[in-house]
Amino acid sequence: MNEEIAVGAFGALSNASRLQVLKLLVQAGPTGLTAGAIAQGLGASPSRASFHLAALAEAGLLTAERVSRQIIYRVDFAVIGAIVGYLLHDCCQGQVRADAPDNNQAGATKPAQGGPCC
Amino acid sequence: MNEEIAVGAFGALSNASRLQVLKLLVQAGPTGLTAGAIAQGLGASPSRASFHLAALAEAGLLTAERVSRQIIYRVDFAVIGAIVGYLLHDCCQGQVRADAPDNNQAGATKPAQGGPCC
DNA sequence: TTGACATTTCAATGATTCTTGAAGTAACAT
DNA sequence: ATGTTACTTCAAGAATCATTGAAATGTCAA
Repeated sequence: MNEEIAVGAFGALSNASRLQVLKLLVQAGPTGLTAGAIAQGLGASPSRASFHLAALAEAGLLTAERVSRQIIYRVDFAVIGAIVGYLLHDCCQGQVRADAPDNNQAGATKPAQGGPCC
Repeated sequence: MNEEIAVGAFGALSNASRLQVLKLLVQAGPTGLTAGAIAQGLGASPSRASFHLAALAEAGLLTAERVSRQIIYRVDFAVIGAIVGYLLHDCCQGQVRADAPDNNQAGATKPAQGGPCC
């Protein structure tokens, strides 16, 4: 993970439709979802969905697998973990701890030289 | 933290200059940095630095404090923690673990129903 | 081979974003 | 008041991104 890749990934995530695609694919789990199913779940035209899927795949966040006529997309959790790791450690030098679930209204700052982050 | 705020934050992070501003401010720690020092560290014109600082502050990633003639910017670690928490838990349902430091080339995926994330 | 289906690519348009330099605002010192 | 310093805002042009619908590609079934 380097800066260029991180910038691309953040760009891919900076769009509500694409964030929704990500959520749909996370919910779908390892089975993944076809492009058509994603377009439907998104309420978008096939070409618009394809555009957003291409942006996410280009950023490395998604994998695509052709199965017969359909193309199945899946989240690449490893890449997301790497991006979060980059933000936490390369950018913020470990001075940030990710909010716990259901505590997302205020972040828990770490006192600079605290214990392990994760 | 909601989707709209997260989209804005990712947009703010999707630019190499702004990522560099973030790194400079993390290095500076709680003391923060003046707009002029940031422009210098960035090798950018004052107006360009101001533009990027405004984008980061608009996204909530930075705080600004006027001290006499200068404006001191600081990272808001809490907001960054909230964004990471949103990505990890709201988007990815806890199925992702942030990469550890120095392990940023391949993400550590969690087997879906594994232990606590952080 | 013809037709149907699933998806992507292309072209055109409109909307944002980036960048630059000039002008404007705020705070202070003399 | 005047000048200086520190920043921001504005305006204009270039570049990038988003959206739409039409055309193209790849796959399968009859």
